Amino acid sequence: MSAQLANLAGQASVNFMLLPLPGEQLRRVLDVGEVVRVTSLEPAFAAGEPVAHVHFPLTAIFSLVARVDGHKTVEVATVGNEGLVGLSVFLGASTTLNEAFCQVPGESLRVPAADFRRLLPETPMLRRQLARFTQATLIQTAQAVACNTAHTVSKRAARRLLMTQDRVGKDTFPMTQEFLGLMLGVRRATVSEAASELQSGGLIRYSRGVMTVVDRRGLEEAACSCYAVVRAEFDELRSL
Amino acid sequence: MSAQLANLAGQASVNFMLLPLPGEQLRRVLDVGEVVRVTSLEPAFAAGEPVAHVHFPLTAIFSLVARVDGHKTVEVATVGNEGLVGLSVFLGASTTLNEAFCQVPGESLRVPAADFRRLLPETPMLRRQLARFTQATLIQTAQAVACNTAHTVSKRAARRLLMTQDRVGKDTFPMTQEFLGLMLGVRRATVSEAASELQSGGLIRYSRGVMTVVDRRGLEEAACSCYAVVRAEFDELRSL
DNA sequence: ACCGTTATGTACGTTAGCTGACATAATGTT
DNA sequence: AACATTATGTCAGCTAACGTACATAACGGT
Repeated sequence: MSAQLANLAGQASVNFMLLPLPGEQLRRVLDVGEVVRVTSLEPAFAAGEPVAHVHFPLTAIFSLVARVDGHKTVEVATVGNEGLVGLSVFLGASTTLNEAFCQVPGESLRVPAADFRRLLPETPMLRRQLARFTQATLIQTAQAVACNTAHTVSKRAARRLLMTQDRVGKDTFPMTQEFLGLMLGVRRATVSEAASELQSGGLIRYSRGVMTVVDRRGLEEAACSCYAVVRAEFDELRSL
Repeated sequence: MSAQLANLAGQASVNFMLLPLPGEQLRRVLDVGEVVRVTSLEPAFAAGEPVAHVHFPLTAIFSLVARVDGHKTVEVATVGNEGLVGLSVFLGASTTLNEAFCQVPGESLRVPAADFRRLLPETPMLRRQLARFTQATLIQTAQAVACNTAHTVSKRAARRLLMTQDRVGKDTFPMTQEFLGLMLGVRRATVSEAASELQSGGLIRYSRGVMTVVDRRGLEEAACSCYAVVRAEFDELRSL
């Protein structure tokens, strides 16, 4: 396993969609995939365009955003090594209305969409995993509908930071207020107020695009309940 | 086709997930399904509980809502005869975090979850259709995230009315301000202001739970662009 | 004809987040 | 050392929607 998914630096890394695959099925995926390094804000695909590749993130983290009225963006899902970027290909569509881009740079197993489509009929276990991931994504997105409608920016910001921390696995990671604003669908100035509130409460520390979670427990309390709901669903997914 | 799906009143009605099935596969679905009449606000299933049945709506319309903080609700998807209520069963989960209940009473083909699971491996065309519907639902929900974050209640109300009208196929249908408030995640009083604005503009007419779309074109202009985006996706789904 | 129930209208004070604008501070570049 | 660039802080005025509360109106049953 670790050998097959060794990343560019030679470190073992894992994607949970591929983890339970029998060796034969895993080999088929790896045969057509390529481990690539994705850089910050690099798009995986653009809205409306045919999807050229799907991504199984290894250390990279992607954001799926919806854009309204041409400019305003809101994140609809975050995808790390627990899932796949490009579900629409799995679901039989050739295009997608969401944009996906890299939130935290890192490595990702990139598979051409055509190869991926060809490979699906031969990999039942992968289909099963992806179906469960689709369900988790639906729940994540559904919760975001309610969360964005009901909760304050401060609570949502706390939740969003926890989501990223879960996926990077470290307490320090790249995050600017500008980016957080794009994710939450609010102005950067509003993020500034929410963030400095969290900072003065001793929950986080940040400077020029580097975010550190200081008091994880406290941040969980500052976040809305949506965090725990979605987290539970993804914990279950990872444990399958 | 019309014979197999004749509803309780003997009228032909159709569910687009079943429409393209070859006779053999359709028969298997109908063998285990039962056409039932669902009444207003009747739940298809509750959050967190095992899903006992899935529904292929015929003339009924269902709402999927997310609940936060125990009371506040927001709609995450509307499902009429273009889809299935109970996607989580299709996706391999036994429970769901969303609640689903009947928005517009009517008839629905109800299939026990266990039978549905058993039937899936034998009905590839149904799986294909449901995968496409899953994609459309993801897009609908993703758009709702952005819409609820970015748009005014008035525009969202207009959009929501159009969505229901599309599914009932008539310009008059049941809709109270209370219900609309639950869907939009806002107070009833806020809906009252938005609705009377739309009414005085000559776009709709309503009284005691009966809504009539008077100026369809005008209502489309009053709605946010999210309507057209989601509508296009579902038009494509129906035409497959 | 009456009355309880349900649907809708409205109003006042409050607040979160917006628009728009500008200020400060840290970093990299030359 | 000077400067451009990028990240962050802040402020004054505005608006949509909120919480709360109460009023009106239409319908259904007895």
